[in-house]
Amino acid sequence: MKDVAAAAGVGLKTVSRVVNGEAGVSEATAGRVRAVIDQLGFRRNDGARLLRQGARTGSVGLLLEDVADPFYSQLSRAVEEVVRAHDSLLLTGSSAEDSARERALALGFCARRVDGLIVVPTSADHAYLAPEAAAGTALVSVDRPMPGLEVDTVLADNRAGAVAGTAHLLRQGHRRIGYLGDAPDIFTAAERLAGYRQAMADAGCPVEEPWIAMGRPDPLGLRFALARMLSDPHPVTALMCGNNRTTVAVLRELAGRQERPALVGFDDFELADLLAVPVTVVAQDPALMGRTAAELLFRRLRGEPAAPQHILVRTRLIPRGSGEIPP
Amino acid sequence: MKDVAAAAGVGLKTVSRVVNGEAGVSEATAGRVRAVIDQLGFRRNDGARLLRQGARTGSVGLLLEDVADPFYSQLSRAVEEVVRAHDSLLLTGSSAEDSARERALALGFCARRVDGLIVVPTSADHAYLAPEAAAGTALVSVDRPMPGLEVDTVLADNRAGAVAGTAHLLRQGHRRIGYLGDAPDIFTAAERLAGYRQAMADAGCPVEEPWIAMGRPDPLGLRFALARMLSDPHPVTALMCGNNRTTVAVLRELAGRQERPALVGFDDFELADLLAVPVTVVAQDPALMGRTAAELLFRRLRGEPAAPQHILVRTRLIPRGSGEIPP
DNA sequence: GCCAACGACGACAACGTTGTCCTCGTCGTC
DNA sequence: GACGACGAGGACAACGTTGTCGTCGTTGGC
Repeated sequence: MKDVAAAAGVGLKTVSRVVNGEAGVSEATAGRVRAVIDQLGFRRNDGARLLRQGARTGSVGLLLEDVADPFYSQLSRAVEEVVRAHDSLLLTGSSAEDSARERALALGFCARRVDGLIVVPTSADHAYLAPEAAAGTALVSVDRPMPGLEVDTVLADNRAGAVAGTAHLLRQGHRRIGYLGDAPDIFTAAERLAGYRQAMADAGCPVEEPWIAMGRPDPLGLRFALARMLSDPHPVTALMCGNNRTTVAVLRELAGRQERPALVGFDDFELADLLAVPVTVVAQDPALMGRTAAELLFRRLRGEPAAPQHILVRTRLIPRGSGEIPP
Repeated sequence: MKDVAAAAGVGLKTVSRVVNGEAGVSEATAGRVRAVIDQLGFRRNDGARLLRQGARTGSVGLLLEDVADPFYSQLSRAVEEVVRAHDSLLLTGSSAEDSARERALALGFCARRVDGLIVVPTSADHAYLAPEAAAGTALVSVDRPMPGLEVDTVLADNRAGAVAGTAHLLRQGHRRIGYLGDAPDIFTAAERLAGYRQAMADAGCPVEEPWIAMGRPDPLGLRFALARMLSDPHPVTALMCGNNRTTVAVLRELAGRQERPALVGFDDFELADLLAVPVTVVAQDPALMGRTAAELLFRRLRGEPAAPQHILVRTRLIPRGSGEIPP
């Protein structure tokens, strides 16, 4: 900027005025300054600008498990749209379900003075974010609650969804229903498992522990779990899958086996309706969740709601075939 | 920081030293300062730090068409991993194929003084980035070249891939092959169409213009295009699809029709192998492309390669069934 | 012809850090 | 006991902006 001012033969403040389109500069001077700016390729340094103004930085951080997971990538896109509508920029980070990594990313974002943070929190304690919240950083938790901190939260009705999915299988006459879920320390995994148990209990259907397999959805683990559930002298006749990753991995394993149990998956996924046996799912609306979370964040930045909001997004059972196979 | 210094009864520089773990502070003083920092919830302002140091900001911008597209979300994730390995943060933006929007995002990122920019460029001229490049911002173009600027570029061998896919259908005996691609101003769409034409020409197979439909993959447009190609008195017997969005949309349309043409898709996609008729594809490796682009960017930041690099990532034909249907 | 009002512009401080350089006190050595 | 060396810590400027306020010249009104 100094160079521009010198080259145009004006003061620093005049360049600033031109750059920001402020009044008080004659058209002649402004034109001269603009010419020099173009020629020198000058760009305002927003870092310095924000430092001086002490205002919002116009940036928001998004922390989730994995951008490559379709559920999160849709959520991510919805967040981005809202952020863009508010003329803000988006910083993204994948925690890979590692709380240390999440923490490092979150603090890194905050050191950059993001206006707010939208987080899909790991199960670890998040009290370390209390100072940021106190400093005015808007925090929104999405998909899961944030342990150790009271913040705006957007959740799906995981339990009701799992109940609906399991009940659907029970209605087809299944009594021996397996449950394959994500690692049990993940909030949604625990909630959905609880929903499954509740539906089974409501139906007076005892659950045998070998029917339940919880853990990160890796092919080998799922192969063993399925072998155990399906090769048993009393095999399960239906499966409930805890999330889209698990459902897809299970479908892939089942393709290599003879058994064709009924199946309901939590989370909708692309092409679920075009498979040989279309997959019945309990659908979430990741875009709605992302949009809601982002809007909550900007409302919070406007200082609107006093107390932290808790929003529940409904799930929806979509029968497609795989859940309608009788035992 | 002033508050911390005052509360701890030390000078500003001492707080700075403690925060940055510099030597020259007694353990007693350091402990006192740390206690005050914890109590006040002080966090260093990286904006000011970077301003003072004039160094790199440790942040990278990623601009692509749509984070929710599985191709880009995988690419995105790979970029993120490399960025994280270099202790940098990632700003993400979706251009939605709108060059004005891309430009606004790019300039916004640059105003934040990102160290570099990884871009999936729209077809518009990108000369506006020349000043940024001159100012030392590393630029990498991925998936498509950047019109109007010579930068490091990572491309798939689109043409060879399309040739391979089309030739595969020709080998099955197809002569009347339709091509459904993205908007023709998109580099990859044009290249792949050229590959299709080339393979057809090489086989001495004349192409009739009604067999070709180029445009954003919207269901209605594709429905008409397919109706035209398949209901013709001389219908096409096979289809080549230009990208994953188109392939999926076409599969969905075909599910509502009687005809079962052979089909090869450009881009692999999840569950392609589990469909009723598994889909033969020309697979790209989006993660490799993202990783390569990001590594190129950091090499450039280290000042390594003199001239802009151009890297070609190979595609791979994966026969699965849908392409092996004879006419 | 004088003065007020106004428009155009610049000087300067401040935002929150850190690099440089300086001061001050203590300790060891001869 | 004097002196040098060294460790701890502080004062100050600077990074690139912008808000505040002041200056200067011109114009219009009476």
